[in-house]
Amino acid sequence: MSKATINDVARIAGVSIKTVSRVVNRESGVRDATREKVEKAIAELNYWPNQSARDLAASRAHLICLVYDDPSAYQLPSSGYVIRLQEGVLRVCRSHGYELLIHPCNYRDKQVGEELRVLIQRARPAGVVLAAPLSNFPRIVKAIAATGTPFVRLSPGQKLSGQRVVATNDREFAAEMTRYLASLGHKHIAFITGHPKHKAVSHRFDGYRDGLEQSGLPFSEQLVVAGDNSFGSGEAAAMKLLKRKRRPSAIFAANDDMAVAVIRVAGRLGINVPGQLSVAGCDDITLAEQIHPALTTIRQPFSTMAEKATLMLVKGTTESELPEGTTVVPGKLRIRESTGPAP
Amino acid sequence: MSKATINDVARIAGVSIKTVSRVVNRESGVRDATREKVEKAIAELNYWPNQSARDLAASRAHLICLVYDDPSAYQLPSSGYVIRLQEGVLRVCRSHGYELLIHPCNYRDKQVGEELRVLIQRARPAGVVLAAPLSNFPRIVKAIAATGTPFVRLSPGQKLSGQRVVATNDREFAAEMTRYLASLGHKHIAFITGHPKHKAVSHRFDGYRDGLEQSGLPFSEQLVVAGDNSFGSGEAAAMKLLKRKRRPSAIFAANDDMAVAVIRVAGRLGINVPGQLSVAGCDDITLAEQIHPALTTIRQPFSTMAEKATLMLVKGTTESELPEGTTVVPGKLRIRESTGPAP
DNA sequence: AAACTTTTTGACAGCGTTGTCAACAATTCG
DNA sequence: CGAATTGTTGACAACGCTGTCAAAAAGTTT
Repeated sequence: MSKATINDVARIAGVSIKTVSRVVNRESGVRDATREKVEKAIAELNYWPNQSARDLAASRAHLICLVYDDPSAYQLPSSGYVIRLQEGVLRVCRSHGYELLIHPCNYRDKQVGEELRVLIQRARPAGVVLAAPLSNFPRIVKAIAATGTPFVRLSPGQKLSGQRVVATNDREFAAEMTRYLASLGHKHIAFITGHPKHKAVSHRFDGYRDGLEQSGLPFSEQLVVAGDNSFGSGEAAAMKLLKRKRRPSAIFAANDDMAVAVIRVAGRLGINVPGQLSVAGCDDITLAEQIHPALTTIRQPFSTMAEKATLMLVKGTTESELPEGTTVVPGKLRIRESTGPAP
Repeated sequence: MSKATINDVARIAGVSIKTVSRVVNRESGVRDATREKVEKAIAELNYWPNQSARDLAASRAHLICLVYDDPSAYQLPSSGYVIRLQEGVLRVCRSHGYELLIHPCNYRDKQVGEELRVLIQRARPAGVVLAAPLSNFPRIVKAIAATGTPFVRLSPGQKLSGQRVVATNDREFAAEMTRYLASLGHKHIAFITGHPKHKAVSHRFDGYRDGLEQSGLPFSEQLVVAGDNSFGSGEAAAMKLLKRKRRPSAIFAANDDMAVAVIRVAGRLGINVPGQLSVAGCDDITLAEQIHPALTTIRQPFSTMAEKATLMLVKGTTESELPEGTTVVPGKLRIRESTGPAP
């Protein structure tokens, strides 16, 4: 285990510790010859700066904090979401010398604001990435904003001015999916809405309407059923839609959990997917590819979004200059087996 | 945002900073009256110690590092595993004032030893939790051991002396599952083995043999097919077993991915599960509960294992006194729909 | 009450780095 | 060539805390 300090390097290289510090931090104003001497000494001693010391001296930690809704708190099968977020943040952390501190929390807990305040005060991260649906709660956003630590919100429903946001184009891709279904010849495309608190998901409903209009299809209240993002609500909605005398030939659900539920219900009712019914979802959860028929959906760029957000928080990137505003990362249509020509 | 330092607290409380430090660190030898004064001042100023400073002064970081195989590197559907590990470590971190630093890595990468050395040198964590299957690779274990940082291995195949290990009772629970299947009247219980490099999984084969013996059933090479933990290998193994003239009435797979594959293949072949074939797995992945019929399996105590391991690394616990040895956390049989009486 | 022991407290020196600012060296200009 | 300018380097004081060790206070014993 290396115990070399900056002093050792300075001694070996025959320069002052400050010069070593400059080289390590890639500051300008060091003569090439000097830089080389120092780099040689660093390599020789296998020196690596002590993070605690630099953080103390610079009064900032080389840490990015990712805050998300704890999936284990509700047995959600959405761990894929968390993993993808972590991936994105990690990519940037790795390349910029930051570490990732993860903090799942439960938004139902009244203490969560306080909890985050304490977290930030303790860890003093360089920035916080706040994932949806947490990014929708004013209580939580305010708590973080109050600490003065830079933060970026992921897919919040409403954009507050003066804050940085990375979002996806929910409305546009929902329209795209709707147009795709229409292009298959479907005339009766039903929609299962998401949880009203989850704003990004509700934008998809607007997109659905856009898509209908763009395809010259009429909108009908009859074809819309409310869901709340859960598998159970998807089942209930599917029952409602599929037991009708004149059932829709396609069902577009605001998220994959509900879409999977629709496929399950269709199976129980003996309705063939995609032969008699096309089903589409949103998110591209892991399960989407594993079920049969594999679900047509929209891959959310979670990992890329997290990456962009982290770049905004990391020192020395062009992204970190952005004072505020929204960056949009587009979702991607994934056509699989659950959709087909209208019967 | 609080900017109070230990000096402020000391001034307000009318004591020295060292006494404040003692109170904050719960050291003994502080009079109750003094402690109260200090606590009052701390509350009043909303003081929280600066982690970088205490880590620097104490030359140890309040950080636990969780190192695991990067599921995204192979599109494994095993993100549930990672999430559960994180949960366990986080529980202990939260309660003991540590933070969790996650480090997924790819064991196929030759550089991984070096990568971990750098990570540890940079972050200087209080300890490292090394998850399976990484915990099986001597190259990786050695790299971590060389840094001198305390670490605990999770479910390694072989136990090295002088190291701390938290494992589950793979052999015992595999025997239990086998006995359970036997108790349902199955006489021909097939087994699909796991990846030979994944030692913990191979112990399950021994357990299978134990279980047969304990149930008075003969062991037959005919009933054993090799798999490698992947869904694909499970499909291949299932085909081999189910196309036989005299096919087994139960198939026990060394992991859930393969068990799910068996169910899928049975479905394609028109074999009813559990009516004509019972299928059991190991691990209790998220998917196990989501498929139909829901998979009978053994829930691995990943979260509890990670918790125990972390406790060994955290200062001030009885667990951290353990110099070496293995702690066993038992798995739990989850009987669902994929197993039933022998036809 | 003196002498000792034990408990509680504080002074002070680091921990390994960065920021500030002044000093020095090299380069350019009149 | 000296002066002015620009580029490079180093001395030193933080940063906020913990460890060491000695001093002070409190408790015990004779």
